[in-house]
Amino acid sequence: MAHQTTGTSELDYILLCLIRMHPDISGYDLRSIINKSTGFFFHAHLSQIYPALKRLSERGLVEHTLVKRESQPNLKLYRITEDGIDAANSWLTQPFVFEYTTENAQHYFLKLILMGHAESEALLAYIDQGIAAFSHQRDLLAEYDLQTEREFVEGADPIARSRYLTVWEHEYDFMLRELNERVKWLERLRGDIA
Amino acid sequence: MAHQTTGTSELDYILLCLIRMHPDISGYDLRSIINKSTGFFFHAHLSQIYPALKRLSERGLVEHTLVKRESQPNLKLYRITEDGIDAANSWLTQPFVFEYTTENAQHYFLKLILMGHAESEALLAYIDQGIAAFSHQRDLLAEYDLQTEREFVEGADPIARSRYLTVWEHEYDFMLRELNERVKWLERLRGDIA
DNA sequence: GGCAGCATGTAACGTGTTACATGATTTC
DNA sequence: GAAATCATGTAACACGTTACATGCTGCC
Repeated sequence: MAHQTTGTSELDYILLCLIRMHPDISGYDLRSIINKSTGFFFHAHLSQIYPALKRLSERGLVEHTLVKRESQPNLKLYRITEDGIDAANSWLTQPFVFEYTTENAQHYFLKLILMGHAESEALLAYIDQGIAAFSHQRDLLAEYDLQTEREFVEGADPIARSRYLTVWEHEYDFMLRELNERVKWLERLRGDIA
Repeated sequence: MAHQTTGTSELDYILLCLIRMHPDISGYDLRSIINKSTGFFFHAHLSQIYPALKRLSERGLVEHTLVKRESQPNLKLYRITEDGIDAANSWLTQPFVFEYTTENAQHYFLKLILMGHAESEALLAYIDQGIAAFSHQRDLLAEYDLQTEREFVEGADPIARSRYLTVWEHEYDFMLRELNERVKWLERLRGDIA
């Protein structure tokens, strides 16, 4: 069954959650809110959004009302359907796969900011998963010693070598501290929600 | 001249910098070091690395020696050429374009950890650009009030609405604090290099 | 005997970006 | 009068991921 297609892109679910938050929204306005508000974590082009809305419509997860306007393109205002709510909930409660990269962490926090409509228990479970994963990651990193990196530049000229290591050691400190801050942040957030 | 190709992908320059750090390295080992050491910021598949090395060879920026082995694929050990050093330096000193997304910030820090071979002044200039950009971003964010977000969920049911806002306010605090930490971090790093 | 790692690659596919196409309204 | 914003979309291209292809070595 070579090359099977999943058809479940992340963008589709992000749009679905945003349409749920704010019914009767156009594709154009969805891009604005994405680029403004989730802007730190995520951004999308209109050329991605329009086909995504088409896919969601074909799957029956959203529907739109057409606002006819003269000498301008018609407005399409989208709202979520019952099936869409089920699909959104099932996406939100699907267990998150942690991978220990900053990119993956961004996805975790992006999903977190879309979780307001989920059940309380689902949200708390999601946060608990995050606390477990990020504190584990922090503990692993705390044991790390940059030995691989030191060896990697062993043959390089001493001035360059020392500059590489200075930057890397600083970066290492920052990542460790940031991970620790994120864990504490998740714990505070959990307290404020429960 | 519709659809012009640049041919200057970031991966090519990352590989170029790594080969410069550690001469006589194979494609396979390049992936290992990328996934281990730059792993937080960046990762690459072998199926991207092999074509990238081919491109670099064709442009004369790297060359390889063939280590013949029986009943196993031959090893290709890459090293940087004089032209490669020029290309790497010119990439490293090209002014960084800031965009105020976490993704863009990752690129900034990735380039920073590859800068050990650059001139001292170039490295300090790069750090200064970062300090200016991130503190500006921090100041902009400090003035932000989540008004757009509050309005966006005005129509949603009150329980969901309050959960969205709680998460978003926490996230906002974290981002502001993190930006501030990064600026202080860059200032400390600058002090330790100069 | 199976699975992970070493070592090279190509082909297909999915996702994201830039360019093209159209055209009115508002702001500088 | 030029540029940005509103509003929809398609086409081409660049980049990233998964699958395919091959085959030896070392470990459990």
